[in-house]
Amino acid sequence: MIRVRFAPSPTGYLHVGGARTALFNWLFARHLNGTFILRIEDTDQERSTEESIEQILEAMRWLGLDWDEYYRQTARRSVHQQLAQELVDRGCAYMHAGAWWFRVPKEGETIVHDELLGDVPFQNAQLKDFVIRRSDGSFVYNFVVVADDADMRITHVIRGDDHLNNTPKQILIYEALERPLPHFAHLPLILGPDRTRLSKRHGVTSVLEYRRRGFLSEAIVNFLARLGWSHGDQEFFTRDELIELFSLENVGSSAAIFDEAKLFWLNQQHMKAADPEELCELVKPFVLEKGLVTQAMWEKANPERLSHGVTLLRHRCKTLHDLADVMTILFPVPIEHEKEIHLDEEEKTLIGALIETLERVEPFTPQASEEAIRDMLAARGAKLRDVAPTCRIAIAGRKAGPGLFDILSLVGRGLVLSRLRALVKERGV
RNA sequence: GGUCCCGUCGUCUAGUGGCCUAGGAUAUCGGGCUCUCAUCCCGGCGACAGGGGUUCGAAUCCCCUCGGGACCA
Repeated sequence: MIRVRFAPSPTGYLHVGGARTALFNWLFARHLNGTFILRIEDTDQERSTEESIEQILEAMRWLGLDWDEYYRQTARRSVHQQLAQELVDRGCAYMHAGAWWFRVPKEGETIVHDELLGDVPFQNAQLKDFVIRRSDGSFVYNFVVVADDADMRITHVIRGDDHLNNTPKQILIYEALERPLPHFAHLPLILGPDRTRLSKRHGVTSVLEYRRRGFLSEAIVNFLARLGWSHGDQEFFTRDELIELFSLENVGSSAAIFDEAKLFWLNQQHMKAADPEELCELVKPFVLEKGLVTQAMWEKANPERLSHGVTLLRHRCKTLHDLADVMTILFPVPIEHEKEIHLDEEEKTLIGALIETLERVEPFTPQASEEAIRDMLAARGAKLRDVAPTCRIAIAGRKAGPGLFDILSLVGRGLVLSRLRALVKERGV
C-alpha cells in the first residue's frame, strides 16, 4: 500500500512551491490508489500560527487536494520521545552536554537511491555526529521527520530537493532504528525570474492570492503539474487526467522558473472549458465585489442569460476579474464608457434609425436583428462600421467584444434601448 | 568555504546513440477572418553553456571548464 505525505510548517501561507510538492504527492497517491497524508509540522512554536494552518488547509481545499489522514506534529511528542530513547537504548545515540547526539559511522558511505536523481553517494566521514534532541528537550528536524515518517509507515518521501543533503542523515536513523527505508524522490525547486529560490520578493507566491486574482484552481493545478512534469506535447490537463497520467518517471530533474505568462493562457483555456453554470458561480463573487451589481440583482437574473453571458464573453478573458468586468453589462447598472462618444449629425440620425429598428425586431435574436439592421443600413446607404463602434460603446462600454448582434441579444432589448436612448438624449437629439 | 544537485528557444518542455537540417506550448512579431477585440487558422523569430574524448554516428555516454541553485558552516 502506497503512503505519502505533505508536511508543511505553518509559518506562513501556502506558496506555489509547497503547493507543487503537495500536488505531486497527491497525484502520486491518487494515481496508485494510495493514501495521502497531511502532516502539519508545527513544532517550531515561535513561528507556527493557527492562522497559517487554517490558510494552508484552505489553500489545499481550494486546489482540490483532499487528504486521507491528518496529523499535527506537536501532538506526537511521545512518539518522538520513544524513538529517540530507542536510539539511545540501541547505543546509536549518546548524551553529551545536555543534548542527545546521533552516532554517525566514521567510515563508509551512505547512498541515497533517489527515484529522480539516481544514486547519490555521501561520505559518512563528512556527516559527523549530529544532535537529535536539544538540551531544552526539543527534537531536531532531521530526527522528527524520520520518527514520523517511520511511525506513519510512509512508503515514498516526495519533497523538494533542498532536503537532499539531509537525506543521508535520515537514512542512517532509519537504519539505526531498523525500520524499512522509504523510497525517496527529490523534486527540483521552483525558481524566480532571477533564478534564485522562489520567494515573496518575486511577487505573488501565495496560492490563495491567485484565487483572489481570479484564477481557477484547475488552471493552477495544471500549471504547477507542468512545472517539472510532462506528458508528451500535451499542455492542457484536467485534474482527472493528471491523476490518470501522472508518474514520477516523467518528472524532470532541473529547476523551473515560475513564469506567469503561461498561467494566464492556461487560465483562459480552463475558463473556456468550464461548465457555463459552474463558471457563473465562480465569477459571481468577483462581479459582486466590483460593487455595482448587488446580490439581489444577481439572484433575480435569469440563470440561462448568465450562462449565455459567460460562454459568449469568456473568450477574451484571462481571469475571472476580466470576466466579471464585462458581465456587468448584463445588469441595469451604469456602464463605464472607455471613451467619450462624439456624435455628428449623420450618426445621430443613424442611431435614431437603429433604435426604431430594434424596437420592432421580432424575435430579438442575433439573426433577426442582424437582418433588420443590415436592411436598414442598406436602405440608407450606410455601412455597419458607421454605427457599430458607437453602438458598442453605448451598450457595452467598449469597442472590443463579441459580435455586435450577439451583444444586442445578450444584453436584451430593454437594456439596449434604454442605453441607446440615454446616449441620444445626452447628445440632445 | 565544504558537500550535493542542475544546465535544450526569453519561459515551460519533448528528446533515454541514428527517426533531430532538434518537436510542441507560451511569449513576441506578421498575415487571414470580423463591425471591433478576442477566439481560431497560417506563418516568422528563437535553444542542445563551452572544450575535449568514446563511437561509423552524440542534445543523448565519459572527463574538464564555466554558469546557476540548494544545504551546511
